[in-house]
Amino acid sequence: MKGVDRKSEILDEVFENFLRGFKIFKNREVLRHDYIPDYLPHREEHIRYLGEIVAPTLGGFPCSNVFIYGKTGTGKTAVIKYVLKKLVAKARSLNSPVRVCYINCRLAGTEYRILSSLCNAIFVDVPFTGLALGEVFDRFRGGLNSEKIILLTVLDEIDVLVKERGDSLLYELTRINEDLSGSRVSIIGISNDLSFKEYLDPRVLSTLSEEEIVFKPYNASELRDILLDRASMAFQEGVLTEGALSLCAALAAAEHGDARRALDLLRVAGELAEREGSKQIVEDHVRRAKRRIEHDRMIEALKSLPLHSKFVLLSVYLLSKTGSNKSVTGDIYNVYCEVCERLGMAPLTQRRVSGLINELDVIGLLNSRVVSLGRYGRTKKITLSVPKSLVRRVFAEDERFISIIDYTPKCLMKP
DNA sequence: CGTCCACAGGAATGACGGGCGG
DNA sequence: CCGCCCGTCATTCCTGTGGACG
Repeated sequence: MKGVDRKSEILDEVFENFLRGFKIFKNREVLRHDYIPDYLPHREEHIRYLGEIVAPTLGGFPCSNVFIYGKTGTGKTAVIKYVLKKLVAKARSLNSPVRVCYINCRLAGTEYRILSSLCNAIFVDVPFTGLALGEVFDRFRGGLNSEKIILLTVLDEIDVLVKERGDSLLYELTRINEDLSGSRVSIIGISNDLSFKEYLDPRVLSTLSEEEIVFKPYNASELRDILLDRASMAFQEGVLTEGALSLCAALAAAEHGDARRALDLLRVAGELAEREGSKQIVEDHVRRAKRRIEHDRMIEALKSLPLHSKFVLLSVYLLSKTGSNKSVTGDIYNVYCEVCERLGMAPLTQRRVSGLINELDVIGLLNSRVVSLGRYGRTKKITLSVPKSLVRRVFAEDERFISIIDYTPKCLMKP
């Protein structure tokens, strides 16, 4: 009973602290990545250029097709959505026949869903599933021919679509204008991957990339401006310290100039500060936010691993725990086989486990490098690149592994 | 200086499951 | 709804190799 009392006291304290405590946030929403601000620092050029490209649609003319490239967090999606928002508002007031359709190809997933989104944009109903692709396409074309429409199609993460499904849909879309009387379709493609052009049919490529825009990563001072702008909306006056702001910008600039990362850092730092009742966000909050984000990412990566990859990682953990410094492929495979046996699973072959080790290396959960021990062969030295305690915690949470988490591998018993 | 260990890692092939066209 | 095809994961078989040992 005493324990219960103490627990409720703890919670009382937490709640009281929160209610009485100082509020860091004014509006947390503006730090989410799906928020589109009214002002995009250091993207004025791109906005202007895109605006000039799409402007003819307001007069009922088609516009050039555009390709936009840039790494994640360089503002591509934000700029496009911003321009579309303004365009739609303007078109409505002018009563011009512009329709826009923004589609994220990775989220849509299949050609069918992309096409059905296009149909919805011109108010053509199609069932969720069941129709042949060609049928949907015909209805789409029919809808376009029934009245005059200038359809501006934005295909975000278009590289994913092409890599997974090929460029046939793009091919059809680029040629659809030939079969239309009054209506026109223009396409804006957005890609994270510059090399993705190689996957495209040259005819599609030349039609699509009438205009090209490259979004460069933000540098630290540009990130600083972005953060400053958002922070003024997100936080109460005077909450964010100069040092914390600069550190956020510097950390994100070091990591490919990703504005999304920078905003995440700022948001988590703010949450940490608020939670502990601090009146300001200081550099230490940012550092802890960085650790926190990385920590969460690692746990997520660990949890989502396929079963046998978990076994392999667990084997490396068990070996490292014994203190013996001999984490080479052969030993790991032996321990792995023991683990499998104790859990009643059939082990994979050494060849496959070797492949899994490489995959874990690529993800960054393991470190591996080939070494030659001369007479004693050529192998791979493998170490954990995440803290042991973290591995232990994640595995201890999974009931399948509790019986094995403190196991001492047999093959190490011998001297 | 050649040998030979203990694997690395490529290629071919098989098992399985899921989506697609008819 | 069914067969077909394709991608993924895994196995089998294989050739390649840096350097301590004798």
